[in-house]
Amino acid sequence: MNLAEAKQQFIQSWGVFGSSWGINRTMAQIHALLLIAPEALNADEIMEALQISRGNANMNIRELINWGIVEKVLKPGDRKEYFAAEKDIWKVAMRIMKERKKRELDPVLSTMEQIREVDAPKKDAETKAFLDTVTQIQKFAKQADNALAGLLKADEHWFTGTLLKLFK
Amino acid sequence: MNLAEAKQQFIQSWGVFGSSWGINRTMAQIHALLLIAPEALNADEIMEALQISRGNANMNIRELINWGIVEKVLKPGDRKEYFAAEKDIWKVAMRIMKERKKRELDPVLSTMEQIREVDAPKKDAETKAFLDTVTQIQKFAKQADNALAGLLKADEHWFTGTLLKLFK
DNA sequence: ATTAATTTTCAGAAAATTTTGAAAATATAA
DNA sequence: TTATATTTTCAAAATTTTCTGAAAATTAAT
Repeated sequence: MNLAEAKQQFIQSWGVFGSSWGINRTMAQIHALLLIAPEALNADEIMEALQISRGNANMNIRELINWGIVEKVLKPGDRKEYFAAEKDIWKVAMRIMKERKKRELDPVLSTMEQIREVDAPKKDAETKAFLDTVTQIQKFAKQADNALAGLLKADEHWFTGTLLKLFK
Repeated sequence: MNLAEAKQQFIQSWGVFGSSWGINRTMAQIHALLLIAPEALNADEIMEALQISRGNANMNIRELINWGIVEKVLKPGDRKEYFAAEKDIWKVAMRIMKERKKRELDPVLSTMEQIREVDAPKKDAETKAFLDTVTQIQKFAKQADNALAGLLKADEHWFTGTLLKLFK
Protein backbone atom coordinates (compact mmCIF):
# COMPACT_ATOMS: atom_id res chain seq x y z
CA MET A 1 0.00 0.00 0.00
CA ASN A 2 1.52 3.30 -1.09
CA LEU A 3 0.67 6.77 0.19
CA ALA A 4 -2.08 7.47 -2.33
CA GLU A 5 -3.73 4.12 -1.61
CA ALA A 6 -3.47 4.67 2.12
CA LYS A 7 -5.15 8.07 1.79
CA GLN A 8 -7.88 6.55 -0.35
CA GLN A 9 -8.40 3.86 2.26
CA PHE A 10 -8.54 6.47 5.01
CA ILE A 11 -11.21 8.48 3.21
CA GLN A 12 -13.31 5.40 2.51
CA SER A 13 -13.11 4.21 6.10
CA TRP A 14 -13.94 7.61 7.53
CA GLY A 15 -17.04 7.60 5.33
CA VAL A 16 -18.15 4.25 6.71
CA PHE A 17 -17.53 5.31 10.32
CA GLY A 18 -19.37 8.52 9.68
CA SER A 19 -22.50 6.66 8.62
CA SER A 20 -22.60 4.63 11.80
CA TRP A 21 -22.16 7.89 13.71
CA GLY A 22 -25.21 9.45 12.09
CA ILE A 23 -23.12 11.66 9.80
CA ASN A 24 -23.70 11.17 6.13
CA ARG A 25 -21.11 9.34 4.11
CA THR A 26 -20.14 12.19 1.81
CA MET A 27 -19.87 14.69 4.63
CA ALA A 28 -17.49 12.36 6.44
CA GLN A 29 -15.46 11.74 3.28
CA ILE A 30 -15.03 15.43 2.59
CA HIS A 31 -13.93 15.84 6.16
CA ALA A 32 -11.42 13.01 5.80
CA LEU A 33 -10.10 14.46 2.55
CA LEU A 34 -9.54 17.87 4.11
CA LEU A 35 -8.07 16.33 7.22
CA ILE A 36 -5.20 14.79 5.27
CA ALA A 37 -4.86 17.46 2.57
CA PRO A 38 -1.57 19.38 2.90
CA GLU A 39 -3.31 22.50 1.57
CA ALA A 40 -6.83 23.90 1.66
CA LEU A 41 -8.92 22.61 -1.26
CA ASN A 42 -11.56 24.31 -3.38
CA ALA A 43 -14.93 22.90 -4.42
CA ASP A 44 -13.66 21.65 -7.80
CA GLU A 45 -10.79 19.79 -6.21
CA ILE A 46 -13.12 18.14 -3.71
CA MET A 47 -15.59 17.20 -6.47
CA GLU A 48 -12.77 15.73 -8.51
CA ALA A 49 -11.19 13.83 -5.63
CA LEU A 50 -14.44 12.25 -4.42
CA GLN A 51 -16.28 12.12 -7.75
CA ILE A 52 -19.32 13.95 -6.48
CA SER A 53 -21.53 16.68 -7.89
CA ARG A 54 -21.17 20.38 -7.18
CA GLY A 55 -24.47 20.56 -5.30
CA ASN A 56 -23.51 17.67 -3.10
CA ALA A 57 -20.10 19.14 -2.37
CA ASN A 58 -21.54 22.55 -1.59
CA MET A 59 -24.19 21.24 0.74
CA ASN A 60 -21.90 19.00 2.76
CA ILE A 61 -19.14 21.58 3.02
CA ARG A 62 -21.67 24.00 4.44
CA GLU A 63 -22.74 21.39 6.97
CA LEU A 64 -19.13 20.76 8.02
CA ILE A 65 -18.73 24.50 8.52
CA ASN A 66 -21.92 24.54 10.65
CA TRP A 67 -20.43 21.81 12.80
CA GLY A 68 -17.40 24.03 13.22
CA ILE A 69 -14.84 21.52 12.00
CA VAL A 70 -14.09 23.06 8.60
CA GLU A 71 -13.47 26.67 7.69
CA LYS A 72 -13.32 28.81 4.60
CA VAL A 73 -9.90 30.00 3.55
CA LEU A 74 -9.53 32.84 1.08
CA LYS A 75 -6.47 33.02 -1.10
CA PRO A 76 -5.43 36.48 -2.31
CA GLY A 77 -5.78 36.82 -6.06
CA ASP A 78 -8.05 33.77 -6.36
CA ARG A 79 -11.79 34.08 -6.66
CA LYS A 80 -12.41 30.50 -5.60
CA GLU A 81 -13.13 29.64 -1.99
CA TYR A 82 -10.88 27.12 -0.30
CA PHE A 83 -11.65 24.87 2.63
CA ALA A 84 -9.51 23.53 5.45
CA ALA A 85 -10.33 21.12 8.28
CA GLU A 86 -9.44 21.64 11.91
CA LYS A 87 -6.44 19.32 12.28
CA ASP A 88 -6.41 18.90 16.04
CA ILE A 89 -8.36 15.67 16.55
CA TRP A 90 -9.15 16.49 20.15
CA LYS A 91 -10.77 19.75 19.12
CA VAL A 92 -12.66 17.98 16.36
CA ALA A 93 -13.98 15.41 18.82
CA MET A 94 -15.02 18.11 21.29
CA ARG A 95 -16.91 20.02 18.61
CA ILE A 96 -18.69 16.89 17.46
CA MET A 97 -19.64 15.95 21.01
CA LYS A 98 -20.92 19.45 21.69
CA GLU A 99 -23.00 19.38 18.53
CA ARG A 100 -24.41 15.93 19.25
CA LYS A 101 -25.15 16.80 22.85
CA LYS A 102 -27.12 19.78 21.63
CA ARG A 103 -28.99 17.87 18.95
CA GLU A 104 -29.62 14.60 20.79
CA LEU A 105 -29.28 14.79 24.53
CA ASP A 106 -30.91 18.15 25.17
CA PRO A 107 -34.19 17.17 23.44
CA VAL A 108 -34.38 14.00 25.56
CA LEU A 109 -34.13 16.11 28.68
CA SER A 110 -36.87 18.52 27.72
CA THR A 111 -39.20 15.79 26.47
CA MET A 112 -38.88 13.78 29.68
CA GLU A 113 -39.48 16.95 31.65
CA GLN A 114 -42.63 17.58 29.69
CA ILE A 115 -43.91 14.02 29.95
CA ARG A 116 -43.57 14.11 33.72
CA GLU A 117 -46.24 16.76 33.81
CA VAL A 118 -48.77 14.04 33.03
CA ASP A 119 -52.11 14.68 34.63
CA ALA A 120 -52.89 11.30 36.20
CA PRO A 121 -53.64 9.93 39.66
CA LYS A 122 -50.15 9.65 41.17
CA LYS A 123 -51.22 6.81 43.42
CA ASP A 124 -52.14 4.45 40.62
CA ALA A 125 -49.52 1.69 40.38
CA GLU A 126 -49.30 1.83 36.60
CA THR A 127 -48.85 5.59 36.61
CA LYS A 128 -46.25 5.26 39.32
CA ALA A 129 -44.25 2.71 37.36
CA PHE A 130 -44.41 4.82 34.22
CA LEU A 131 -43.31 7.99 35.96
CA ASP A 132 -40.55 6.08 37.67
CA THR A 133 -39.15 4.95 34.32
CA VAL A 134 -39.35 8.45 32.90
CA THR A 135 -37.65 9.85 35.99
CA GLN A 136 -34.90 7.28 35.77
CA ILE A 137 -34.24 8.20 32.16
CA GLN A 138 -34.23 11.86 33.02
CA LYS A 139 -31.73 11.30 35.80
CA PHE A 140 -29.49 9.32 33.57
CA ALA A 141 -29.68 11.88 30.78
CA LYS A 142 -28.87 14.63 33.25
CA GLN A 143 -25.82 12.76 34.47
CA ALA A 144 -24.62 12.19 30.93
CA ASP A 145 -25.31 15.80 30.12
CA ASN A 146 -23.34 17.00 33.12
CA ALA A 147 -20.46 14.68 32.39
CA LEU A 148 -20.23 15.93 28.82
CA ALA A 149 -20.65 19.56 29.79
CA GLY A 150 -17.86 19.03 32.29
CA LEU A 151 -15.59 17.51 29.70
CA LEU A 152 -16.27 20.35 27.29
CA LYS A 153 -15.76 22.93 30.03
CA ALA A 154 -12.51 21.37 31.15
CA ASP A 155 -11.27 21.38 27.60
CA GLU A 156 -12.21 25.01 27.17
CA HIS A 157 -10.23 25.89 30.25
CA TRP A 158 -7.28 23.87 29.12
CA PHE A 159 -7.43 25.69 25.83
CA THR A 160 -7.77 29.09 27.45
CA GLY A 161 -4.88 28.23 29.72
CA THR A 162 -2.63 27.26 26.85
CA LEU A 163 -3.62 30.30 24.89
CA LEU A 164 -3.03 32.66 27.78
CA LYS A 165 0.42 31.21 28.33
CA LEU A 166 1.26 31.91 24.72
CA PHE A 167 0.42 35.58 25.01
CA LYS A 168 1.64 36.35 28.48
CA MET B 1 -52.27 14.87 28.97
CA ASN B 2 -53.53 11.63 30.52
CA LEU B 3 -51.54 8.46 31.10
CA ALA B 4 -52.29 6.88 27.72
CA GLU B 5 -51.30 10.06 25.91
CA ALA B 6 -48.15 10.39 27.94
CA LYS B 7 -47.18 6.83 27.08
CA GLN B 8 -47.88 7.48 23.41
CA GLN B 9 -45.72 10.59 23.57
CA PHE B 10 -42.94 8.65 25.26
CA ILE B 11 -42.94 5.96 22.57
CA GLN B 12 -42.91 8.52 19.77
CA SER B 13 -40.06 10.48 21.31
CA TRP B 14 -37.98 7.42 21.99
CA GLY B 15 -38.37 6.54 18.32
CA VAL B 16 -37.06 9.95 17.27
CA PHE B 17 -34.12 9.77 19.66
CA GLY B 18 -33.36 6.29 18.47
CA SER B 19 -33.00 7.44 14.88
CA SER B 20 -30.45 10.07 15.78
CA TRP B 21 -28.59 7.42 17.74
CA GLY B 22 -28.28 5.13 14.73
CA ILE B 23 -31.02 2.80 15.96
CA ASN B 24 -33.97 2.42 13.69
CA ARG B 25 -37.20 4.08 14.63
CA THR B 26 -39.31 0.95 15.00
CA MET B 27 -36.68 -0.82 17.06
CA ALA B 28 -36.58 2.14 19.43
CA GLN B 29 -40.37 2.31 19.61
CA ILE B 30 -40.70 -1.36 20.45
CA HIS B 31 -38.09 -0.84 23.13
CA ALA B 32 -40.00 2.12 24.53
CA LEU B 33 -43.25 0.18 24.49
CA LEU B 34 -41.74 -2.71 26.42
CA LEU B 35 -39.98 -0.35 28.79
CA ILE B 36 -43.26 1.07 30.03
CA ALA B 37 -45.40 -2.05 29.69
CA PRO B 38 -46.46 -3.41 33.08
CA GLU B 39 -46.35 -6.95 31.66
CA ALA B 40 -44.36 -8.73 28.96
CA LEU B 41 -46.03 -8.41 25.55
CA ASN B 42 -46.34 -10.83 22.66
CA ALA B 43 -45.80 -10.11 18.97
CA ASP B 44 -49.49 -9.49 18.25
CA GLU B 45 -49.77 -6.98 21.05
CA ILE B 46 -46.71 -5.13 19.83
CA MET B 47 -48.00 -5.14 16.24
CA GLU B 48 -51.33 -3.81 17.43
CA ALA B 49 -49.87 -1.14 19.70
CA LEU B 50 -47.46 0.25 17.11
CA GLN B 51 -49.45 -0.60 13.97
CA ILE B 52 -46.63 -2.48 12.30
CA SER B 53 -46.40 -5.71 10.35
CA ARG B 54 -45.47 -9.08 11.76
CA GLY B 55 -42.21 -9.22 9.82
CA ASN B 56 -41.16 -5.82 11.02
CA ALA B 57 -42.00 -6.68 14.61
CA ASN B 58 -40.18 -9.98 14.46
CA MET B 59 -37.04 -8.52 12.94
CA ASN B 60 -36.73 -5.64 15.38
CA ILE B 61 -37.50 -7.75 18.43
CA ARG B 62 -34.72 -10.08 17.41
CA GLU B 63 -32.36 -7.13 17.09
CA LEU B 64 -33.31 -5.86 20.55
CA ILE B 65 -32.56 -9.31 21.92
CA ASN B 66 -29.18 -9.28 20.14
CA TRP B 67 -28.40 -5.98 21.82
CA GLY B 68 -29.21 -7.64 25.11
CA ILE B 69 -31.86 -5.16 26.23
CA VAL B 70 -34.95 -7.31 25.67
CA GLU B 71 -35.55 -10.92 26.56
CA LYS B 72 -38.02 -13.64 25.75
CA VAL B 73 -40.42 -14.61 28.50
CA LEU B 74 -42.34 -17.86 28.31
CA LYS B 75 -45.69 -18.13 30.00
CA PRO B 76 -46.79 -21.61 31.10
CA GLY B 77 -49.80 -22.80 29.17
CA ASP B 78 -49.38 -20.21 26.42
CA ARG B 79 -47.75 -21.04 23.11
CA LYS B 80 -47.03 -17.44 22.29
CA GLU B 81 -43.66 -15.90 23.10
CA TYR B 82 -43.65 -12.80 25.27
CA PHE B 83 -41.03 -10.07 25.45
CA ALA B 84 -39.84 -7.87 28.28
CA ALA B 85 -37.32 -5.04 28.35
CA GLU B 86 -34.55 -4.62 30.87
CA LYS B 87 -35.98 -1.92 33.13
CA ASP B 88 -32.81 -0.68 34.76
CA ILE B 89 -31.87 2.31 32.61
CA TRP B 90 -28.26 2.25 33.72
CA LYS B 91 -27.93 -1.35 32.57
CA VAL B 92 -29.64 -0.50 29.31
CA ALA B 93 -27.23 2.38 28.72
CA MET B 94 -24.22 0.18 29.51
CA ARG B 95 -25.36 -2.50 27.10
CA ILE B 96 -25.92 0.03 24.36
CA MET B 97 -22.51 1.60 24.93
CA LYS B 98 -20.85 -1.79 24.89
CA GLU B 99 -22.58 -2.70 21.66
CA ARG B 100 -21.74 0.60 20.00
CA LYS B 101 -18.15 0.46 21.17
CA LYS B 102 -17.86 -2.96 19.56
CA ARG B 103 -19.53 -1.93 16.32
CA GLU B 104 -18.06 1.54 15.88
CA LEU B 105 -14.95 2.19 17.89
CA ASP B 106 -13.20 -1.12 17.52
CA PRO B 107 -13.26 -0.99 13.69
CA VAL B 108 -11.73 2.52 13.75
CA LEU B 109 -8.88 1.18 15.84
CA SER B 110 -8.08 -1.72 13.56
CA THR B 111 -8.39 0.33 10.39
CA MET B 112 -6.02 3.00 11.66
CA GLU B 113 -3.61 0.28 12.73
CA GLN B 114 -3.72 -1.16 9.25
CA ILE B 115 -3.31 2.16 7.49
CA ARG B 116 -0.20 2.93 9.51
CA GLU B 117 1.52 0.03 7.81
CA VAL B 118 1.69 2.16 4.68
CA ASP B 119 4.79 1.43 2.64
CA ALA B 120 6.08 4.95 1.94
CA PRO B 121 9.30 6.89 2.57
CA LYS B 122 8.87 7.96 6.18
CA LYS B 123 10.97 11.06 5.69
CA ASP B 124 8.70 12.63 3.11
CA ALA B 125 6.88 15.58 4.65
CA GLU B 126 3.50 14.67 3.18
CA THR B 127 3.77 11.08 4.39
CA LYS B 128 4.80 12.33 7.79
CA ALA B 129 1.82 14.65 8.07
CA PHE B 130 -0.56 11.90 6.98
CA LEU B 131 0.82 9.36 9.41
CA ASP B 132 0.72 11.94 12.14
CA THR B 133 -2.99 12.51 11.60
CA VAL B 134 -3.69 8.79 11.56
CA THR B 135 -1.65 8.33 14.72
CA GLN B 136 -3.52 11.15 16.45
CA ILE B 137 -6.83 9.55 15.59
CA GLN B 138 -5.62 6.20 16.78
CA LYS B 139 -4.49 7.68 20.08
CA PHE B 140 -7.78 9.42 20.58
CA ALA B 141 -9.77 6.31 19.72
CA LYS B 142 -7.66 4.30 22.15
CA GLN B 143 -8.32 6.78 24.93
CA ALA B 144 -12.04 6.73 24.25
CA ASP B 145 -11.96 2.96 24.08
CA ASN B 146 -10.15 2.72 27.40
CA ALA B 147 -12.45 5.20 29.06
CA LEU B 148 -15.50 3.25 27.93
CA ALA B 149 -14.00 -0.10 28.83
CA GLY B 150 -13.23 1.36 32.25
CA LEU B 151 -16.76 2.55 32.71
CA LEU B 152 -18.17 -0.81 31.69
CA LYS B 153 -15.72 -2.62 33.96
CA ALA B 154 -16.52 -0.37 36.90
CA ASP B 155 -20.17 -1.01 36.40
CA GLU B 156 -19.63 -4.74 36.27
CA HIS B 157 -17.82 -4.56 39.60
CA TRP B 158 -20.44 -2.38 41.13
CA PHE B 159 -23.06 -4.86 40.01
CA THR B 160 -21.11 -7.85 41.26
CA GLY B 161 -20.59 -6.06 44.56
CA THR B 162 -24.27 -5.31 44.99
CA LEU B 163 -25.24 -8.82 44.01
CA LEU B 164 -22.74 -10.39 46.37
CA LYS B 165 -24.04 -8.32 49.27
CA LEU B 166 -27.52 -9.62 48.58
CA PHE B 167 -26.48 -13.25 48.84
CA LYS B 168 -23.95 -13.11 51.59
C1' DA C 1 -49.22 -38.74 11.58
C1' DT C 2 -52.20 -34.89 11.12
C1' DT C 3 -53.67 -30.51 12.25
C1' DA C 4 -53.32 -26.02 14.12
C1' DA C 5 -50.76 -22.27 16.09
C1' DT C 6 -46.85 -19.53 15.95
C1' DT C 7 -42.53 -17.73 14.26
C1' DT C 8 -39.24 -16.74 10.63
C1' DT C 9 -37.81 -15.46 6.18
C1' DC C 10 -37.40 -12.69 2.25
C1' DA C 11 -38.76 -10.67 -2.38
C1' DG C 12 -40.92 -6.80 -3.66
C1' DA C 13 -43.20 -2.27 -2.22
C1' DA C 14 -42.95 1.93 0.19
C1' DA C 15 -40.61 5.47 2.47
C1' DA C 16 -36.70 8.12 3.58
C1' DT C 17 -32.37 9.90 2.41
C1' DT C 18 -28.88 11.38 -0.59
C1' DT C 19 -27.24 13.03 -4.98
C1' DT C 20 -27.36 15.22 -9.34
C1' DG C 21 -27.26 18.92 -12.55
C1' DA C 22 -28.89 22.80 -14.45
C1' DA C 23 -30.92 27.28 -13.52
C1' DA C 24 -30.85 31.22 -10.44
C1' DA C 25 -28.35 34.09 -7.48
C1' DT C 26 -24.24 36.30 -6.13
C1' DA C 27 -19.72 38.26 -6.47
C1' DT C 28 -15.84 40.09 -8.99
C1' DA C 29 -13.51 41.98 -12.84
C1' DA C 30 -13.24 44.58 -17.11
C1' DT D 1 -22.66 48.75 -16.93
C1' DT D 2 -21.75 44.30 -18.96
C1' DA D 3 -19.53 40.14 -18.97
C1' DT D 4 -17.61 36.29 -16.51
C1' DA D 5 -16.57 33.36 -12.74
C1' DT D 6 -18.26 31.18 -8.76
C1' DT D 7 -21.56 29.66 -5.41
C1' DT D 8 -26.18 28.38 -4.06
C1' DT D 9 -30.58 26.36 -4.58
C1' DC D 10 -33.86 22.87 -5.44
C1' DA D 11 -36.90 19.67 -8.24
C1' DA D 12 -36.31 15.39 -9.96
C1' DA D 13 -33.56 11.01 -10.09
C1' DA D 14 -30.94 7.57 -7.84
C1' DT D 15 -29.86 5.09 -3.95
C1' DT D 16 -30.41 3.19 0.53
C1' DT D 17 -33.14 1.81 4.25
C1' DT D 18 -37.16 0.12 6.18
C1' DC D 19 -41.51 -2.28 5.99
C1' DT D 20 -45.07 -5.43 4.36
C1' DG D 21 -47.36 -9.65 3.79
C1' DA D 22 -47.70 -14.03 2.35
C1' DA D 23 -45.25 -18.40 1.99
C1' DA D 24 -42.11 -21.51 4.33
C1' DA D 25 -40.44 -23.35 8.48
C1' DT D 26 -40.94 -24.55 13.11
C1' DT D 27 -43.23 -25.95 17.22
C1' DA D 28 -46.70 -28.04 19.86
C1' DA D 29 -51.12 -30.21 20.51
C1' DT D 30 -54.51 -33.86 19.16
